[in-house]
Amino acid sequence: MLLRMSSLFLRTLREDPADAEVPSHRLLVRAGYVRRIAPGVFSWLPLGYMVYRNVERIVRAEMDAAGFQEVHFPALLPREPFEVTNRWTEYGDNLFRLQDRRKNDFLLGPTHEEMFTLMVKAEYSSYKDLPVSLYQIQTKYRDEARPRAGILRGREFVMKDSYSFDIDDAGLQVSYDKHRDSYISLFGRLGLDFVIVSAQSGAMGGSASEEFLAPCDSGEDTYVRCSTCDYAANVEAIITPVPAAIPFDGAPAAHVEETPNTPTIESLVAHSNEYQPRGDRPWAAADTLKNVVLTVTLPDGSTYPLVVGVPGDREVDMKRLEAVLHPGVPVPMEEAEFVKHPALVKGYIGPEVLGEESASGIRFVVDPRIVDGTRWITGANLPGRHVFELVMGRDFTADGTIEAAEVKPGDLCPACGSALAMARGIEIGHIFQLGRKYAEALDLKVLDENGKQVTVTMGSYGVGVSRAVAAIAEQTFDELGLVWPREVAPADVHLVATGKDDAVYAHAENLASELVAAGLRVILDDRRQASPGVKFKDSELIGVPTIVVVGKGLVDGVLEIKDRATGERIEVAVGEALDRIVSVCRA
RNA sequence: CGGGGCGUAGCGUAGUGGCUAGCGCGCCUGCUUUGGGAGCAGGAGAUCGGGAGUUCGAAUCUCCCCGCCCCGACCA
Repeated sequence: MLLRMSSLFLRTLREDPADAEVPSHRLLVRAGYVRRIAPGVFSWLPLGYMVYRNVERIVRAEMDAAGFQEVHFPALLPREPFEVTNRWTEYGDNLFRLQDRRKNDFLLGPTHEEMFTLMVKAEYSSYKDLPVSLYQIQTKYRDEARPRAGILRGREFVMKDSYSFDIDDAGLQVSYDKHRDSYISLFGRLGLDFVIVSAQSGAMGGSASEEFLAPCDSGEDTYVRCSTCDYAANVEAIITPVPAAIPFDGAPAAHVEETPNTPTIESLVAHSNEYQPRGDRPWAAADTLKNVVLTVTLPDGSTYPLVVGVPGDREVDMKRLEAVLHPGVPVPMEEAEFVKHPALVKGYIGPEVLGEESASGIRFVVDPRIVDGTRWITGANLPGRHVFELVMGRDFTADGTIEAAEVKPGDLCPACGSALAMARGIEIGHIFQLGRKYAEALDLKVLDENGKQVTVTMGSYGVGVSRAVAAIAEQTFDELGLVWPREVAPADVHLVATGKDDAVYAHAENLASELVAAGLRVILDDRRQASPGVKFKDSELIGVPTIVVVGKGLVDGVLEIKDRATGERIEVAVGEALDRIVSVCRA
């Protein structure tokens, strides 16, 4: 492959585009790889499309190597299958919907569980046909409320999605592990730094789910990683270690105190230290019990009230809460709803009136750290008063625990007890055991060895193909521009000819031909009018891993090989150049 | 959907009521130049996001609409 800069469809920008913030977006636009067409919708220009196709090729190769078979569905899908699984409604505004001329409903596929399930159902009916794993690489559409960060989160994007079909749980586990292994190999080959984190909330129980995250400041997902063991989890899936219960035989009795003007945890702590000091140490926010009142809406439209108790030094993390309550959707309880619960005294809600068995009848769940024997300052259910020394297990109980408190750096690892660190990452892959949800909804059954109908169990495995292009850019760029790993780069060698000497250009042409003959992909900067500075800047911005300069050194019989990533440059004799370049590119 | 910022040539921008809307990059022509985004000269390119209004006069003021970016909400 030989691309000549003199004719390549490319215009690089000297300045950053004003509407791009994250590095991948900024540089992919500046280097002429992509252009925005609409919010969250992009076109790929030649260089960008080469990188994109390289990523796609690697993804496909890894899937094929694992024995998964490629199929291809339309992006344009009829409504019916999504009606059966209720997703026509459940997907909400994020679904791109349209109608044909006869007013039949269609959608642009956001993901294809239904279609894969139906495809297998249409062809297979015996346990002997299983297991099987199918995949496709397809454009997906999601009408995101707010597309952002360029290619990283678009409304149109390319995803590789695989689905495994097994007769039983053991088979599903095997299929899951195979996908997991192939993803490890795949992301390694893409040159991505990645971590595998637990993605399923403990409270949800059930099936395994893990995300592949590319650590990066621009990432949207927050995860924790243990400082000593290999535990890692999405913040939504962290399991809080439960401390041991504390004996409360000798604990002082609870007592209600006047606490005027203490609307915030901070003011309550200050007031307590002034008027109700404890002997051993000052009160802290973590000694207070904050009870947050919510309304949860279920998919059928019904609602129920819920109170979540968390230590006062933590907020309720709505994302974690939603993950736990899914498909229920929690929102802070509105004033109008609040007044319907006379037992609740705003600002002074305490656990004694909470719980399904209590005066209010409102379900009350607490953070797992709130174990028997812990002592709290909390609302006394009277205006202007709090109760002190309220002991869990003695003075109050909860209906259960909930993983909803915000996670902080330094929280303890559930696996080994060390401190957790927090970081951000881009979700580049997600694998999980779907189970029988779609197989049941769409009635995918096969006959087992006893001639009995059994519902198939499925796994679902996604890779953001277009997103991976941006994720790689995010992890590898520097102040000069893009820096591609060789296998995804648009070329192996960016050969720059400088000066006005015809001999230089003739030599560069020759060398380019030889490199191509040796199997390398070459970009040749053969522009006669552009100054050396322009050519160097462009080569650095474009980010091909090896830059070769044929220029003023030629009269002395040397040319220059630069490593884009390290900036290291070496001069080599013309006679050795071909071999040296080839070996650098094959290293 | 809430908060904030912004819409002037392909890109980046100046211009807060007054002459023909200015500059840089990019683009075209000519000459010069060629190891770090060259120089000189000439040139093309703008319904100033759209509409309505105020005014002798609107890119500039008012109202409505549209769009974009960022934060949040949302996002198996």
